[in-house]
Amino acid sequence: MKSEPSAFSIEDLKKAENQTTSWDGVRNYQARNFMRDKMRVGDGVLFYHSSANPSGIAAGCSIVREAYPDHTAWDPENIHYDPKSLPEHPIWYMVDVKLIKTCREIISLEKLRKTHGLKNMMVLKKGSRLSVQPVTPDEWKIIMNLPEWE
DNA sequence: GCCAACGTTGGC
DNA sequence: GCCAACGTTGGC
Repeated sequence: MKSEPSAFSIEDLKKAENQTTSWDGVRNYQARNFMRDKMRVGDGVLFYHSSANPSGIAAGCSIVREAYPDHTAWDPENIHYDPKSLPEHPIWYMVDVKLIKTCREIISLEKLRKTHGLKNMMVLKKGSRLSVQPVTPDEWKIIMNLPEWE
């Protein structure tokens, strides 16, 4: 799951209550479908800093609540307001994510590109903009064995 | 349903 | 700030 650290960073997650946050603001159907159809309580999540210096994986998290309507879509004051989504017919969903472990050092995009076995990882593909992307069990295993974790 | 125009993402 | 690679919108 990608976030620009200027909007929400690993430091923000560390400070959050129960080190848990609702992943609101997703306004892309494919990303929504991943959250709604694939993410289950206990699933692992890689917290990725995008448009950062460097961009890369900042933490490992876990799903603690499955998809439920994203109420920020109903708030005209909210930057993610979407008048097409109504409380009686929600379009957008969010999940709750809890911090499990942090990286001593960001696992940078460059490092991911150099790591054997990750060649096909979606986030490494050109033009891969989706803010919620699947990670295969093999990719997960390789990443969890990198030395950057605490 | 097609597709041009437009908006967004995100690495660089 | 640039711009490639998308996704969305809306006229037809």
